[in-house]
Amino acid sequence: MSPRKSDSRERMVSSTVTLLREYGASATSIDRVLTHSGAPRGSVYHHFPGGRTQLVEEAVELAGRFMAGVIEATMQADDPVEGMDTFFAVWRDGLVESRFRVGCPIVAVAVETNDDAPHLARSAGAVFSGWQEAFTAVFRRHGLAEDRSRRLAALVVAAEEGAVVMCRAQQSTAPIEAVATEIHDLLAHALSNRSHADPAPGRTPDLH
Amino acid sequence: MSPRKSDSRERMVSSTVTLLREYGASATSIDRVLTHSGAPRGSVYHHFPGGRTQLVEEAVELAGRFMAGVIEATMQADDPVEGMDTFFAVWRDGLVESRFRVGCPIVAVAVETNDDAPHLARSAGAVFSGWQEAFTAVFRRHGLAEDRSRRLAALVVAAEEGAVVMCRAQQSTAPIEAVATEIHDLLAHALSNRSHADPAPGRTPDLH
DNA sequence: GTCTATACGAAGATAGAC
DNA sequence: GTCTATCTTCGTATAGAC
Repeated sequence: MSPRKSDSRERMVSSTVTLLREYGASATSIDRVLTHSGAPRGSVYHHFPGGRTQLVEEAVELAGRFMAGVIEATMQADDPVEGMDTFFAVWRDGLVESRFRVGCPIVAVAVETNDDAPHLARSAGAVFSGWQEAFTAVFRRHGLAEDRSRRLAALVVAAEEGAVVMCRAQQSTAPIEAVATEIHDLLAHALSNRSHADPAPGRTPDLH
Repeated sequence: MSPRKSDSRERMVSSTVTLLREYGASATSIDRVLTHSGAPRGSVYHHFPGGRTQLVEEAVELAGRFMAGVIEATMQADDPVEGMDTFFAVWRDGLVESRFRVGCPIVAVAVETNDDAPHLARSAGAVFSGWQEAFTAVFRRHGLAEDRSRRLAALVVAAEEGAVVMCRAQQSTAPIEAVATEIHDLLAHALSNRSHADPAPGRTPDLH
C-alpha cells in the first residue's frame, strides 16, 4: 500500500513512444529517454533488465493499445464512414500540431529491422494485426462480408501509415487528405452495396 | 579517355540503397557500406566530401529514379489496371525474394528524420512527389479528372508503402495482396465511370 | 584514388557502493 | 531504487603519406 514505487518506469516508456515517433528507433537511445523523461539513470536496468530492447518493446505495446482504443472509440458510432473521417483526422492533427515532426512509432520500429532484436519487428506486426482486426470487426458489424472486411481493414491501415510517412517527408497534409477522401468514398460505396452485391467479391489480381 | 575512374563510387551508392532497404538509415554506416560494396576505405571522403549524408542523399535519388522507371514501364501499357497489378507485384516479389527482409529505402530515410540532416527528409518527399506525378499523369491520360487523378495517385503510393511496412513486420504477403486487390477494383471502377460521372467528385470529408 | 593512423564522441551494458 | 564509475564497441571525420 501507499506509493512505494516511483513513476519513473511508466514515464520512461511514455517518453520512448514520443521519441520513437519523432526520431525513429535507432535514435531513441537510453540517454535520450532518460533526459526526456527525467528518470534517474541508475535504475534503467532495474526497471528494464532486458535493456533498451525491452524498453522499445513496451513502448510498442503501449502505443499499440492506445491507437486500438482510438479505433474503438471513433468507429463505434452509428456511421462508420464518419468514424473513418475522425480516425484520419486524428493522424492529420498529430502531424499538424507537431509541424510534421512526429509519425507512427510502430512504423519506426518495423522499418529499422535489426538483426539483434528480430522479435521487435514481430511485435510491430502484432500491433498492425490488432488494428486490422478492430477495423475488420467494425466492417463486419455493418454487414460487409468477411473477405471484403479484411481487405478494407488492411487498406485502411496501410494507406494511413503510408500517408503519414509521405506527409512528414513533404511537410504537407495533402497526402493524408487525399487518402482520407478516397477511403471515405470507397467505404461509403462498399456499405451502400452491402445487401445485394455480396457474392461479387473483388477478384484477386494476378500479381504476375 | 580510358577508364581512369574506378567504379567504387557507384558501387557504394548502390550498396547504400540495399542497406537502407534492409537495415534502415541509422544502421547504414559508412563501415557497412564499405564492407558491402568492397570499396576502399581511403576514398570515402574523396568521392563524397559531404560524408555520410551525401551518400544517403545520392542513394535516395538513385532509388527514386529507379522506381520512377518501374512505374513508367509498368503503367505505359494499354490497360492501367493491369499495370497497377504489375506494380504491386514488383513490391510483393521483392518482399518474398528477400524473405521479408527488405523494404523501401525512401521510407527508411523519411522515418528517421534527423535534426542534423533535415533536408534528407525533403529529398524523400521529392521522390514521393515524383512517383505521385507519374501515376497522376497515367490516370489523366486515361480520362480521369485532375483532382481524382491526384487523389488516386496519393492513395496508390501511400497504400503500397504502408503495405510493405506491414508485410515486413508480419512476415506475410497478406497486407499487400489485400491492398492490391482493393486498388485494382477501385481503379477499374474509376475508369469505367470516367466518361459520364466526371462532375461527381468525391467530397472532401470533414476531418473534424 | 587509395592507404594507415588517429582523434573524438556516443552508444549499450555491467559492477559495486549506498 | 538509485548512484557513480568504467569497459567495450562502434560511429564520423580528419591528417598526412603514397
